[in-house]
Amino acid sequence: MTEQPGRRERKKAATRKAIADTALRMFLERGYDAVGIREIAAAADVAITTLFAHFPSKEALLFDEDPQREQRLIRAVTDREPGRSVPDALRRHLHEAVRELATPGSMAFWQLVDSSPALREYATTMWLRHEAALATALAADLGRPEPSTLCRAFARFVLGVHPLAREAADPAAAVDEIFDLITPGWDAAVAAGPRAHARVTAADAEPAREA
Amino acid sequence: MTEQPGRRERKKAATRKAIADTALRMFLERGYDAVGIREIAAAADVAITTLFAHFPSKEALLFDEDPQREQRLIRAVTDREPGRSVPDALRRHLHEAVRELATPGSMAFWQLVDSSPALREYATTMWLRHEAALATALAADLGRPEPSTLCRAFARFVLGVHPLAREAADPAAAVDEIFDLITPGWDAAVAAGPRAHARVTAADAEPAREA
DNA sequence: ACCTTAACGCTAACCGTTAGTGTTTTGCAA
DNA sequence: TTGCAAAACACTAACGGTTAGCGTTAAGGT
Repeated sequence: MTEQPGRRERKKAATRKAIADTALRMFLERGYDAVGIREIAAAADVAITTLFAHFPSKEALLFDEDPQREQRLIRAVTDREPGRSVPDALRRHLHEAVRELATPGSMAFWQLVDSSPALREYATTMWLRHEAALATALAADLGRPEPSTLCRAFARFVLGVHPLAREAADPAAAVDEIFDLITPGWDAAVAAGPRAHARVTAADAEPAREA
Repeated sequence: MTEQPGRRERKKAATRKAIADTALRMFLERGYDAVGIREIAAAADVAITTLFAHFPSKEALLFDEDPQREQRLIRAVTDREPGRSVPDALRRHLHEAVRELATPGSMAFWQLVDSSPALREYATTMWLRHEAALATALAADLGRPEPSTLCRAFARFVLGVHPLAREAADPAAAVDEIFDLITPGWDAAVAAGPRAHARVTAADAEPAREA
């Protein structure tokens, strides 16, 4: 019970870690685009196919910790302390995530990411993979079996907070700023209940509404 | 003055159009992934290098009309009729854009896009290229020289509306739903003025705020 | 009629990625 | 212990998108 993964899995994990560490070191030394897959495989002393058996793509060599990220994100919603609203729980979660950006290792990492436009875009899009999961959690919290457009949109916007905050001068303030942007609309929609937004809908039928 | 671009540019445009048309036809006939660049070049009777001289990537063969898209987007903000708010102007613009989805040619096109996950992601990310331009326009509308985090976030969210609405059962209703989500926060932030959001900022310092 | 420029083409290669195929190692059970 | 199935690993070869290098042709301006 005290975690005995067996020699096989230990070796597998060791190989995986060796590949990831080698790749990260080479990327930091020479830049992401300047290091090829073949070089990494050679430096880690594995075959290219082995490398791709552990990591589905070159980018995955850098962005590795995904599996638990989604879990923590969803739990930020489901396991929030009673009395706290969903947006506030997510705001807290994002504050924690953004706080890690100040870590020295993290700073070198993100500096590397920012050095390549392709990596930057990957880092931005990466988060959207959890959209479906977060949207489902949001819908479940509202007692609906399937995520509505509202849930999907809110989920996508929340997942866009981290990349946006990272580019800001003051990431923590940016998190608050963005949550202040999307929270009122969410609260209003939730308070109005499902399909109650139709009243406000006729915006494109009549000319101007407000200044 | 009646547009005489010269034979050279006419030929260039013809070549470009021939490539794009050939590519679209082949994609529609056989699917995006089943058609290779070399085949397209051969069918259009040009060299591969010529193809890449006109289009920077394979995806660009499909998503071609970008240059004027950004212009129309920005003008939706700058040239809006007086008395209309920025979110409402953008809401209108998105309604127009989404209305085109019902066009028969458009439906075949988007069905093709949805057939390949890589294309779907490209179509989603594509819009974000206009984020900087839209954010700058938003900032200018507020009388600020540089886009704040608020403008950047709002721009990114607006650019996410189209892909989100496209996936919804009722795209027009989805546009309204999403704009109802982000509009209240924007109005509040604009009403409060720059850097006035700090009052609401201490969310992660104290335990719970509201239900 | 020249001369510059740009479009176009060819070859050859690079890079990420995958299929196919085989070999070794490990875990498990008879 | 032996035997067996699965999984990790490796090797070769290739595919598809993309680019560099270098040459050729046609167009525009003077």
